[in-house]
Amino acid sequence: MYEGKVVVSVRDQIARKLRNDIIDGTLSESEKLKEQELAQRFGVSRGPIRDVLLQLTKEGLLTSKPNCGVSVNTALNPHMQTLMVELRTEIEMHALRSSIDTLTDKDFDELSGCLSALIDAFNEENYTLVTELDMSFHRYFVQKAGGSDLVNIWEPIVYRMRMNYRRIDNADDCFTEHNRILNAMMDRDIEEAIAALQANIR
Amino acid sequence: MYEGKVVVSVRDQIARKLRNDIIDGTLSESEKLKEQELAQRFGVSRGPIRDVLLQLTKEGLLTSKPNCGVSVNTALNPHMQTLMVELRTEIEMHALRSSIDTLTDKDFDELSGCLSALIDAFNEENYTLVTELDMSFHRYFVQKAGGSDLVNIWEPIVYRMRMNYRRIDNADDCFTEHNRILNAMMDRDIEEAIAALQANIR
DNA sequence: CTCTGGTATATTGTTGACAATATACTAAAG
DNA sequence: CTTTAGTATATTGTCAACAATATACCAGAG
Repeated sequence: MYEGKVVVSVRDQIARKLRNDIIDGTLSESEKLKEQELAQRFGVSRGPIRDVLLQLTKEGLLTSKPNCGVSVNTALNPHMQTLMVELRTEIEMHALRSSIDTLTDKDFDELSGCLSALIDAFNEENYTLVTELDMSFHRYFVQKAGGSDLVNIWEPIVYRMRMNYRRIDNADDCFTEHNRILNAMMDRDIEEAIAALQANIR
Repeated sequence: MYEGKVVVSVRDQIARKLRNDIIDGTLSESEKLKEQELAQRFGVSRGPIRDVLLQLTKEGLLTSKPNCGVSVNTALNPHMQTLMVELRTEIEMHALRSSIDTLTDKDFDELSGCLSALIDAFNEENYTLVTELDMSFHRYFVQKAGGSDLVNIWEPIVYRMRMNYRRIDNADDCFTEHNRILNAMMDRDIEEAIAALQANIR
């Protein structure tokens, strides 16, 4: 069973929920978020809510106007989306290259477990979770290669990309693509891994 | 006279000061920052300070351990620094390409004003300000091309790079390099502009 | 009817007190 | 002497009240 982090702070849980609401469209574009409202909804005071909103603003999911509050950011224009794909690909290619020889069996177990959790989420039609696990898979080797330094750069790019295509079209494709990446990693075949990666990121 | 933003919130001023302290080495590597201490120093309560610390953490200048506070992040290893240079170059090249034909005389005035402020800062040996103005110059056309979406991705990369080389070696070089970029922009010569940019980012 | 000015309301920004957690120190047991 | 348990302190996390600011509404002048 894939667990992710073992303990999560209240702040992280709220941040995660809001991220998902934004990415899956529960919160519509340009919608204004009121601190009081969110505080009541999550049963905490405005303090932690403010922290979360600031965080998501830095991630690009929200935009903030001083003294006016925050609202859901609009999707990227096609031009910008293309750039984000390029940047993300460059980061992950780098991460693959610099980590592929250091990955252990334990790493492969983690990644493999992540993918089976992804299938389960598909079968339960829990597409929000699918999106999260998709990111977890990629984040794993980004973290492995560049630590939190690299993850900090990578995450906002991916969150921002995710706002654009909110629907997952095909369950099989998603799993097959990721499995191809994982297999190439286990074979230590960097060329194939990168090819698989480029087929997956779009 | 180059002004930058006309009004800045208390939070932004504190953030700016702390960023500079980190980048110029006033705050040494791995140094722990205590909220109470900073609150007293800046004459505000802990609330705004927490906001700033969270912000700088997202920017990669600080690292945070839950319930343990934040400390100054360590400089990037050479491998990662190379990647950051690549990413930054890719972003700014894109920004140049997509903005070069839309720049107006007003934009050139801004950029030019930014550079003369940079010289002044050099002559006053205010290297912290030099660093800020250097970033302002680049940020201007990044903003122009990709708006805050792109700036949000670009900024953490540059802040993180800046932690590595804290000293400015040569005043003339810095000005000459930027002036070459600006002149190429005014000539709408994209090839030359990119060449100048690549000579500047390193 | 449109525009301006002012007032009422709602929302964010800030503060100091309190709670929960981690760190540093001390003393006792092995 | 080293290790461990317990306690005291320091620091972060949370909260609710207050201040400052922006928004929405309404009335009156032109």
